[in-house]
Amino acid sequence: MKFISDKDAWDGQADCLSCTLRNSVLFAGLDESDFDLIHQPIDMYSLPAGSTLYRAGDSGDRLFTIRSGILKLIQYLPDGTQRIVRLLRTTDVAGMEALLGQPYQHDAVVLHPTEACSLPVSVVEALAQSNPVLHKELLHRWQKALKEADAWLTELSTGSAKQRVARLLLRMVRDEKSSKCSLFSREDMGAMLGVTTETASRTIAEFKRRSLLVETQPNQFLLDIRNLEHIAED
Amino acid sequence: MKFISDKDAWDGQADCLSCTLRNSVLFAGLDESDFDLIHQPIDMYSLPAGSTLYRAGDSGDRLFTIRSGILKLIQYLPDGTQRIVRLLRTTDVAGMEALLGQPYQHDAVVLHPTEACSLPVSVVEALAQSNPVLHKELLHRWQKALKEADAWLTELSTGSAKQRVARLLLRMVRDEKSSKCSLFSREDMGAMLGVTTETASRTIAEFKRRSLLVETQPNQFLLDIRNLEHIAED
DNA sequence: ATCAGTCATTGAGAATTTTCAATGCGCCCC
DNA sequence: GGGGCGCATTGAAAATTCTCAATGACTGAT
Repeated sequence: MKFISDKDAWDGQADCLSCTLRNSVLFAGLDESDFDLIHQPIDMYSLPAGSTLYRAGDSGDRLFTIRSGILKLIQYLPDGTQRIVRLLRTTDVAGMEALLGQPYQHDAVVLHPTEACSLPVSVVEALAQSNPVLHKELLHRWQKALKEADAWLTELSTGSAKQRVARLLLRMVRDEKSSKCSLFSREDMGAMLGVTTETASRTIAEFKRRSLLVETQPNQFLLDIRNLEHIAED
Repeated sequence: MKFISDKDAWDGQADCLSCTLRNSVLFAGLDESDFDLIHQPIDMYSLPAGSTLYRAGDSGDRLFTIRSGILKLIQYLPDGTQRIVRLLRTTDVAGMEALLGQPYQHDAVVLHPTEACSLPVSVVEALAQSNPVLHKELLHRWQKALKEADAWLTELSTGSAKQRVARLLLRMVRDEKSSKCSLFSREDMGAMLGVTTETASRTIAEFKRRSLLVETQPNQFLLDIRNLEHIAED
């Protein structure tokens, strides 16, 4: 298991002003003068699949902006079962609870290779105080996370396994130009949908046989959106 | 279906300064001078079980502080299935999305008779701008809702029906002095747990037979916490 | 008091999902 | 090239849950 403290994950200091995501990221509302308030370096990391950004219970002193890739947020039940409660992707912010002085609520584990920027809490606090736009942006981020959590309940934890898998697949390609996507391990899919690994596997296998999924390259799939929607809804 | 616009629901204007919940409510951080900024009346409502506070999609111009009672937040799937995604109780805030100019995300329906105060968005915005404590409090509220949503995923939508019911029951009496609680309709329990009404009913009935639940008065139950915990975990 | 309506409970068979076990496939390492 | 992994897939029986239907208990209205 790799942690971001590993030397090899570190990818240099970020230059927020010239960030390619400048307009969509948490700091979107800031202007040049605001950046003068950043008195601590903002580090960038490149994280390979399987590495852990932070763990539940860790006392958090920074948040993370996801530049690319996909992360899973995991929670555990007392008996050890794990449940994936959300996915984070480009422009999402991880670990916002740190802003409130709370320990991280989840394990954050990399699914697809990820680039992330680490924002010290003190930096975000300083900026938020001087810049109401950032403050509002934080509210929006929280609201977005909450909306997502609600959607996971209604869409991904309700109905038959087939419906849930179909909805997860559709969710993967929403806002994408093409219907191409790469899937997660069956174990992860199960943990997202509240079903066993085998059920996830059987369902995906069946979808393949029915040509609802076509594997163009290893782990690259094309979705038959129309028919998947049909399964998802009824 | 009663709406809060009904005359009979209105319960007078709130006097926030002398509110009995003054210290635990959204406005906890305000002091007397802040209240001068309130240029619109804050109304109080008494809502009977079954009434609707707001509906998903309504354009919201106010939030609500729950003084007592219990509300459910409902979301619908395209096929009409409904899922309860959260419960709100004393000191919780409903409809925070209105602050961001978004329509309400859920139907908010009263389960146990409820007293609520209606806070116009403009009032909260004005106060939040002048008072950083309130602003921080808003962040905390959002975080709390998110934590709750995650818990519903891991605790109430994972595992067997017996486990889920047990966890819901335990959740009802957490932070209570006694293990006494009143239950919801089986239909609502099913919608919270992602199981059918019948399964909810069978499970509760079985728990009663096993004396994990004792009905002291009509719809008043005592829980055998120890043994319910055993079921919940394993 | 009766009746209709609502909700909880129960039954029984069907369908789905889990469980446990086995097999197959691709990949990396030596 | 031949093991080992790790993961996906599949099988088959067991367990759970759903579905559909019926029955009971209670309440409020007439």
